[in-house]
Amino acid sequence: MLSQKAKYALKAMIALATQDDGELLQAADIAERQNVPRKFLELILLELRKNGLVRSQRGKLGGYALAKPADTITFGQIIRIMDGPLAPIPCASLTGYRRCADCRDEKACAVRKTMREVRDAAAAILDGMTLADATGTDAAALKAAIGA
Amino acid sequence: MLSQKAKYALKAMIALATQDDGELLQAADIAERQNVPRKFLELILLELRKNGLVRSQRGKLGGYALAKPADTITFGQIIRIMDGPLAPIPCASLTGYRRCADCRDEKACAVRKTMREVRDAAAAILDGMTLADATGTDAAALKAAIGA
DNA sequence: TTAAACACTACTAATTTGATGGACAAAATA
DNA sequence: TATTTTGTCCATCAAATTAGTAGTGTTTAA
Repeated sequence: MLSQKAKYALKAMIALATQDDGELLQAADIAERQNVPRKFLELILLELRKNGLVRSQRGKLGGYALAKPADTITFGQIIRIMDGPLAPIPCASLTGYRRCADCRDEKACAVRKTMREVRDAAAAILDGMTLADATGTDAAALKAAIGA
Repeated sequence: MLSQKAKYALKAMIALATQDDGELLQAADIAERQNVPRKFLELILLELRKNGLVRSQRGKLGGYALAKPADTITFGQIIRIMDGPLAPIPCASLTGYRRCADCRDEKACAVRKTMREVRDAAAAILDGMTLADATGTDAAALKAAIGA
Protein backbone atom coordinates (compact mmCIF):
# COMPACT_ATOMS: atom_id res chain seq x y z
CA MET A 1 0.00 0.00 0.00
CA LEU A 2 1.04 3.50 -0.83
CA SER A 3 1.00 5.65 2.32
CA GLN A 4 -0.90 8.91 2.51
CA LYS A 5 2.48 10.56 2.78
CA ALA A 6 3.64 9.17 -0.56
CA LYS A 7 0.35 10.04 -2.20
CA TYR A 8 0.57 13.62 -0.91
CA ALA A 9 4.18 13.79 -2.09
CA LEU A 10 3.21 12.73 -5.60
CA LYS A 11 0.40 15.27 -5.70
CA ALA A 12 2.65 18.04 -4.40
CA MET A 13 5.36 17.24 -6.93
CA ILE A 14 2.82 17.24 -9.74
CA ALA A 15 1.62 20.65 -8.55
CA LEU A 16 5.20 21.93 -8.58
CA ALA A 17 5.71 20.48 -12.05
CA THR A 18 2.87 22.59 -13.44
CA GLN A 19 4.64 25.81 -12.42
CA ASP A 20 6.57 27.87 -14.93
CA ASP A 21 10.28 27.30 -14.90
CA GLY A 22 11.70 28.86 -11.72
CA GLU A 23 8.42 29.95 -10.14
CA LEU A 24 7.98 29.22 -6.46
CA LEU A 25 4.87 27.69 -4.98
CA GLN A 26 4.11 28.00 -1.29
CA ALA A 27 3.26 25.10 0.99
CA ALA A 28 -0.03 26.72 1.91
CA ASP A 29 -0.99 27.02 -1.77
CA ILE A 30 -0.16 23.42 -2.50
CA ALA A 31 -2.00 22.32 0.62
CA GLU A 32 -5.13 24.15 -0.39
CA ARG A 33 -5.03 23.16 -4.06
CA GLN A 34 -4.39 19.51 -3.35
CA ASN A 35 -6.48 19.25 -0.20
CA VAL A 36 -3.63 18.16 2.03
CA PRO A 37 -2.93 19.06 5.71
CA ARG A 38 -0.51 21.97 5.55
CA LYS A 39 1.87 21.06 8.37
CA PHE A 40 2.07 17.47 7.23
CA LEU A 41 2.84 18.69 3.73
CA GLU A 42 5.71 20.83 5.05
CA LEU A 43 7.27 17.71 6.53
CA ILE A 44 6.95 15.98 3.21
CA LEU A 45 8.44 18.85 1.23
CA LEU A 46 11.31 19.02 3.69
CA GLU A 47 12.08 15.38 3.10
CA LEU A 48 11.87 15.82 -0.65
CA ARG A 49 14.27 18.75 -0.41
CA LYS A 50 16.75 16.75 1.67
CA ASN A 51 16.66 14.14 -1.04
CA GLY A 52 17.40 16.67 -3.75
CA LEU A 53 14.09 16.62 -5.61
CA VAL A 54 12.91 20.03 -4.45
CA ARG A 55 14.53 23.36 -3.70
CA SER A 56 13.12 25.88 -1.30
CA GLN A 57 13.40 29.53 -0.48
CA ARG A 58 12.76 30.87 2.99
CA GLY A 59 11.29 34.11 4.21
CA LYS A 60 8.56 36.27 2.79
CA LEU A 61 7.75 35.33 -0.81
CA GLY A 62 9.46 32.02 -0.18
CA GLY A 63 8.24 28.70 -1.44
CA TYR A 64 9.19 25.51 -3.23
CA ALA A 65 10.16 24.50 -6.75
CA LEU A 66 11.43 21.36 -8.46
CA ALA A 67 15.19 21.03 -8.12
CA LYS A 68 15.46 19.31 -11.51
CA PRO A 69 13.56 19.21 -14.82
CA ALA A 70 10.18 17.50 -14.53
CA ASP A 71 11.13 14.87 -17.08
CA THR A 72 14.00 13.67 -14.89
CA ILE A 73 11.91 13.03 -11.78
CA THR A 74 9.93 9.78 -11.63
CA PHE A 75 7.12 8.45 -9.46
CA GLY A 76 9.51 5.66 -8.47
CA GLN A 77 12.04 8.10 -6.99
CA ILE A 78 9.37 9.90 -4.99
CA ILE A 79 7.76 6.75 -3.65
CA ARG A 80 11.08 5.20 -2.62
CA ILE A 81 11.93 8.34 -0.64
CA MET A 82 8.61 8.36 1.19
CA ASP A 83 7.80 4.67 1.58
CA GLY A 84 11.00 2.79 0.88
CA PRO A 85 11.51 -0.03 -1.65
CA LEU A 86 8.87 -0.91 -4.24
CA ALA A 87 9.16 -4.66 -3.73
CA PRO A 88 6.28 -6.31 -1.84
CA ILE A 89 8.80 -8.14 0.33
CA PRO A 90 12.37 -7.19 1.32
CA CYS A 91 13.95 -10.38 -0.07
CA ALA A 92 12.70 -9.38 -3.53
CA SER A 93 14.01 -5.82 -3.37
CA LEU A 94 16.92 -4.45 -5.37
CA THR A 95 17.27 -1.19 -3.45
CA GLY A 96 16.56 -2.55 0.04
CA TYR A 97 17.32 -6.26 0.02
CA ARG A 98 16.97 -8.15 3.29
CA ARG A 99 16.82 -11.88 3.79
CA CYS A 100 13.69 -13.44 5.30
CA ALA A 101 14.47 -14.75 8.79
CA ASP A 102 12.30 -17.81 8.18
CA CYS A 103 13.63 -18.70 4.73
CA ARG A 104 15.27 -22.11 4.30
CA ASP A 105 16.24 -21.97 0.62
CA GLU A 106 16.03 -18.56 -0.98
CA LYS A 107 17.05 -19.75 -4.45
CA ALA A 108 14.09 -22.12 -4.60
CA CYS A 109 11.52 -19.83 -2.98
CA ALA A 110 8.50 -19.46 -5.24
CA VAL A 111 7.15 -16.59 -3.17
CA ARG A 112 10.35 -14.60 -3.61
CA LYS A 113 10.51 -15.32 -7.36
CA THR A 114 6.96 -14.17 -7.89
CA MET A 115 7.39 -11.08 -5.74
CA ARG A 116 10.48 -10.20 -7.74
CA GLU A 117 8.34 -10.30 -10.87
CA VAL A 118 5.81 -8.02 -9.22
CA ARG A 119 8.56 -5.66 -8.14
CA ASP A 120 10.02 -5.56 -11.65
CA ALA A 121 6.64 -4.82 -13.20
CA ALA A 122 5.91 -2.06 -10.68
CA ALA A 123 9.39 -0.57 -11.10
CA ALA A 124 9.03 -0.56 -14.87
CA ILE A 125 5.86 1.50 -14.60
CA LEU A 126 6.86 3.80 -11.73
CA ASP A 127 10.44 4.46 -12.85
CA GLY A 128 9.11 5.15 -16.33
CA MET A 129 6.56 7.67 -15.18
CA THR A 130 7.98 11.20 -14.93
CA LEU A 131 6.37 14.34 -13.55
CA ALA A 132 6.41 15.64 -17.11
CA ASP A 133 4.39 12.62 -18.22
CA ALA A 134 2.00 13.20 -15.34
CA THR A 135 1.35 16.83 -16.23
CA GLY A 136 1.51 16.36 -19.97
CA THR A 137 3.92 19.26 -20.24
CA ASP A 138 7.11 17.57 -21.25
CA ALA A 139 9.25 18.87 -24.07
CA ALA A 140 7.82 16.54 -26.69
CA ALA A 141 4.23 17.44 -25.87
CA LEU A 142 5.13 21.13 -25.86
CA LYS A 143 6.79 20.86 -29.22
CA ALA A 144 3.79 19.03 -30.59
CA ALA A 145 1.47 21.68 -29.17
CA ILE A 146 3.52 24.45 -30.78
CA GLY A 147 3.55 22.50 -34.00
CA ALA A 148 7.32 22.15 -34.24
CA MET B 1 4.08 -4.50 1.34
CA LEU B 2 3.09 -8.11 1.77
CA SER B 3 2.41 -8.85 5.44
CA GLN B 4 4.09 -11.69 7.27
CA LYS B 5 0.66 -13.24 7.49
CA ALA B 6 0.26 -13.32 3.71
CA LYS B 7 3.77 -14.63 3.23
CA TYR B 8 3.14 -17.44 5.74
CA ALA B 9 -0.17 -18.19 4.03
CA LEU B 10 1.53 -18.54 0.64
CA LYS B 11 4.21 -20.80 2.10
CA ALA B 12 1.62 -22.94 3.89
CA MET B 13 -0.50 -23.29 0.76
CA ILE B 14 2.55 -24.28 -1.26
CA ALA B 15 3.35 -26.91 1.37
CA LEU B 16 -0.21 -28.25 1.13
CA ALA B 17 0.05 -28.29 -2.65
CA THR B 18 3.01 -30.65 -2.51
CA GLN B 19 0.94 -33.28 -0.70
CA ASP B 20 -0.54 -36.24 -2.57
CA ASP B 21 -4.15 -35.85 -3.48
CA GLY B 22 -6.25 -36.09 -0.29
CA GLU B 23 -3.37 -36.37 2.19
CA LEU B 24 -3.65 -34.25 5.31
CA LEU B 25 -0.83 -32.14 6.67
CA GLN B 26 -0.84 -30.98 10.27
CA ALA B 27 -0.35 -27.40 11.36
CA ALA B 28 2.63 -28.41 13.48
CA ASP B 29 4.28 -30.06 10.46
CA ILE B 30 3.77 -27.06 8.24
CA ALA B 31 4.99 -24.76 11.00
CA GLU B 32 8.19 -26.73 11.40
CA ARG B 33 8.87 -27.24 7.71
CA GLN B 34 8.24 -23.63 6.81
CA ASN B 35 9.66 -22.08 9.96
CA VAL B 36 6.46 -20.32 10.96
CA PRO B 37 5.04 -19.76 14.48
CA ARG B 38 2.55 -22.58 15.01
CA LYS B 39 -0.28 -20.71 16.71
CA PHE B 40 -0.09 -17.87 14.24
CA LEU B 41 -0.20 -20.39 11.41
CA GLU B 42 -3.36 -21.96 12.85
CA LEU B 43 -5.07 -18.58 12.68
CA ILE B 44 -4.03 -18.26 9.08
CA LEU B 45 -5.21 -21.74 8.12
CA LEU B 46 -8.52 -21.06 9.83
CA GLU B 47 -9.02 -17.96 7.73
CA LEU B 48 -8.08 -19.81 4.57
CA ARG B 49 -10.61 -22.51 5.46
CA LYS B 50 -13.35 -19.97 6.08
CA ASN B 51 -12.62 -18.61 2.63
CA GLY B 52 -12.91 -22.03 1.01
CA LEU B 53 -9.30 -22.57 0.00
CA VAL B 54 -8.51 -25.22 2.58
CA ARG B 55 -10.40 -28.05 4.24
CA SER B 56 -9.59 -29.41 7.68
CA GLN B 57 -10.17 -32.48 9.77
CA ARG B 58 -10.23 -32.38 13.54
CA GLY B 59 -9.11 -34.84 16.16
CA LYS B 60 -6.29 -37.33 16.17
CA LEU B 61 -4.83 -37.80 12.69
CA GLY B 62 -6.46 -34.51 11.74
CA GLY B 63 -4.87 -31.86 9.58
CA TYR B 64 -5.32 -29.65 6.56
CA ALA B 65 -5.54 -30.12 2.80
CA LEU B 66 -6.31 -27.93 -0.19
CA ALA B 67 -10.04 -27.64 -0.78
CA LYS B 68 -9.55 -27.39 -4.56
CA PRO B 69 -7.03 -28.50 -7.19
CA ALA B 70 -3.71 -26.68 -6.91
CA ASP B 71 -4.03 -25.30 -10.42
CA THR B 72 -7.24 -23.45 -9.49
CA ILE B 73 -5.77 -21.57 -6.52
CA THR B 74 -3.73 -18.45 -7.26
CA PHE B 75 -1.36 -16.25 -5.27
CA GLY B 76 -3.78 -13.41 -5.93
CA GLN B 77 -6.65 -15.18 -4.16
CA ILE B 78 -4.52 -15.95 -1.13
CA ILE B 79 -3.06 -12.46 -0.83
CA ARG B 80 -6.46 -10.77 -1.18
CA ILE B 81 -7.82 -12.91 1.66
CA MET B 82 -4.94 -12.10 3.97
CA ASP B 83 -4.06 -8.50 3.06
CA GLY B 84 -6.98 -7.18 1.04
CA PRO B 85 -6.85 -5.61 -2.43
CA LEU B 86 -3.71 -5.70 -4.57
CA ALA B 87 -3.94 -2.05 -5.64
CA PRO B 88 -1.44 0.32 -4.01
CA ILE B 89 -4.26 2.74 -3.28
CA PRO B 90 -7.99 2.10 -2.72
CA CYS B 91 -9.14 4.43 -5.54
CA ALA B 92 -7.26 2.21 -8.00
CA SER B 93 -8.73 -1.05 -6.74
CA LEU B 94 -11.25 -3.21 -8.59
CA THR B 95 -12.10 -5.47 -5.66
CA GLY B 96 -12.02 -2.83 -2.91
CA TYR B 97 -12.61 0.54 -4.54
CA ARG B 98 -12.85 3.56 -2.26
CA ARG B 99 -12.65 7.16 -3.23
CA CYS B 100 -9.83 9.33 -1.86
CA ALA B 101 -11.24 11.87 0.60
CA ASP B 102 -8.86 14.52 -0.69
CA CYS B 103 -9.43 13.94 -4.39
CA ARG B 104 -10.80 16.83 -6.44
CA ASP B 105 -11.04 15.24 -9.90
CA GLU B 106 -10.66 11.50 -9.97
CA LYS B 107 -10.92 11.20 -13.75
CA ALA B 108 -7.89 13.45 -14.22
CA CYS B 109 -5.80 12.09 -11.36
CA ALA B 110 -2.40 10.99 -12.65
CA VAL B 111 -1.62 9.22 -9.39
CA ARG B 112 -4.72 7.09 -9.65
CA LYS B 113 -4.12 6.27 -13.32
CA THR B 114 -0.57 5.16 -12.65
CA MET B 115 -1.55 3.13 -9.61
CA ARG B 116 -4.20 1.42 -11.67
CA GLU B 117 -1.50 0.38 -14.10
CA VAL B 118 0.57 -0.98 -11.23
CA ARG B 119 -2.43 -2.83 -9.89
CA ASP B 120 -3.17 -4.37 -13.28
CA ALA B 121 0.42 -5.51 -13.71
CA ALA B 122 0.52 -7.03 -10.23
CA ALA B 123 -2.87 -8.70 -10.71
CA ALA B 124 -1.77 -10.18 -14.03
CA ILE B 125 1.20 -11.83 -12.34
CA LEU B 126 -0.45 -12.87 -9.07
CA ASP B 127 -3.76 -14.06 -10.53
CA GLY B 128 -1.80 -15.98 -13.13
CA MET B 129 0.38 -17.75 -10.60
CA THR B 130 -1.21 -20.95 -9.30
CA LEU B 131 -0.04 -23.24 -6.51
CA ALA B 132 0.58 -25.83 -9.20
CA ASP B 133 2.90 -23.40 -10.98
CA ALA B 134 4.65 -22.71 -7.68
CA THR B 135 5.34 -26.37 -6.95
CA GLY B 136 5.94 -27.39 -10.52
CA THR B 137 3.49 -30.23 -10.14
CA ASP B 138 0.65 -29.16 -12.38
CA ALA B 139 -0.93 -31.52 -14.88
CA ALA B 140 1.11 -30.31 -17.83
CA ALA B 141 4.42 -30.68 -16.03
CA LEU B 142 3.41 -34.11 -14.77
CA LYS B 143 2.47 -35.24 -18.26
CA ALA B 144 5.75 -33.95 -19.63
CA ALA B 145 7.65 -35.71 -16.85
CA ILE B 146 5.91 -38.99 -17.64
CA GLY B 147 6.58 -38.45 -21.31
CA ALA B 148 2.95 -38.40 -22.40
C1' DT C 1 11.09 46.17 12.58
C1' DT C 2 7.69 43.30 11.44
C1' DA C 3 5.20 39.94 8.94
C1' DA C 4 5.39 35.90 6.33
C1' DA C 5 7.47 32.03 4.94
C1' DC C 6 10.32 27.64 5.51
C1' DA C 7 13.12 24.46 9.14
C1' DC C 8 13.24 21.56 12.75
C1' DT C 9 12.04 19.03 16.93
C1' DA C 10 8.91 16.82 19.72
C1' DC C 11 4.89 14.68 20.76
C1' DT C 12 0.67 11.87 20.32
C1' DA C 13 -3.62 9.18 19.25
C1' DA C 14 -5.17 5.53 16.64
C1' DT C 15 -4.40 1.61 14.02
C1' DT C 16 -2.08 -2.39 12.41
C1' DT C 17 0.97 -6.14 12.87
C1' DG C 18 2.64 -10.20 14.65
C1' DA C 19 2.01 -12.74 17.53
C1' DT C 20 0.70 -15.80 22.41
C1' DG C 21 -2.28 -18.43 25.71
C1' DG C 22 -5.91 -21.07 27.08
C1' DA C 23 -10.45 -23.17 27.10
C1' DC C 24 -13.27 -26.04 24.22
C1' DA C 25 -14.75 -29.54 20.77
C1' DA C 26 -14.06 -33.46 17.85
C1' DA C 27 -12.06 -37.77 16.53
C1' DA C 28 -9.18 -41.94 16.86
C1' DT C 29 -7.64 -45.62 19.64
C1' DA C 30 -6.52 -48.40 23.67
C1' DT D 1 -15.33 -45.34 28.00
C1' DA D 2 -11.03 -42.73 28.93
C1' DT D 3 -7.28 -40.62 26.92
C1' DT D 4 -4.70 -38.34 23.67
C1' DT D 5 -4.23 -35.55 19.82
C1' DT D 6 -5.70 -32.29 16.86
C1' DG D 7 -8.38 -28.29 15.05
C1' DT D 8 -11.54 -24.08 16.73
C1' DC D 9 -12.21 -19.95 18.79
C1' DC D 10 -11.71 -16.02 21.84
C1' DA D 11 -9.14 -12.81 24.35
C1' DT D 12 -5.16 -10.35 25.06
C1' DC D 13 -0.86 -7.88 24.17
C1' DA D 14 3.62 -5.46 22.90
C1' DA D 15 5.80 -3.13 19.34
C1' DA D 16 5.80 -0.65 15.30
C1' DT D 17 3.76 2.32 11.98
C1' DT D 18 0.81 5.91 10.35
C1' DA D 19 -1.05 10.24 10.06
C1' DG D 20 -0.95 13.76 11.78
C1' DT D 21 -0.45 18.37 15.35
C1' DA D 22 2.03 21.94 17.96
C1' DG D 23 5.35 25.03 18.78
C1' DT D 24 9.72 27.19 18.40
C1' DG D 25 13.33 28.88 15.62
C1' DT D 26 15.34 31.06 11.43
C1' DT D 27 15.41 33.58 7.20
C1' DT D 28 13.95 37.11 4.06
C1' DA D 29 11.24 40.98 1.85
C1' DA D 30 9.16 45.04 2.46
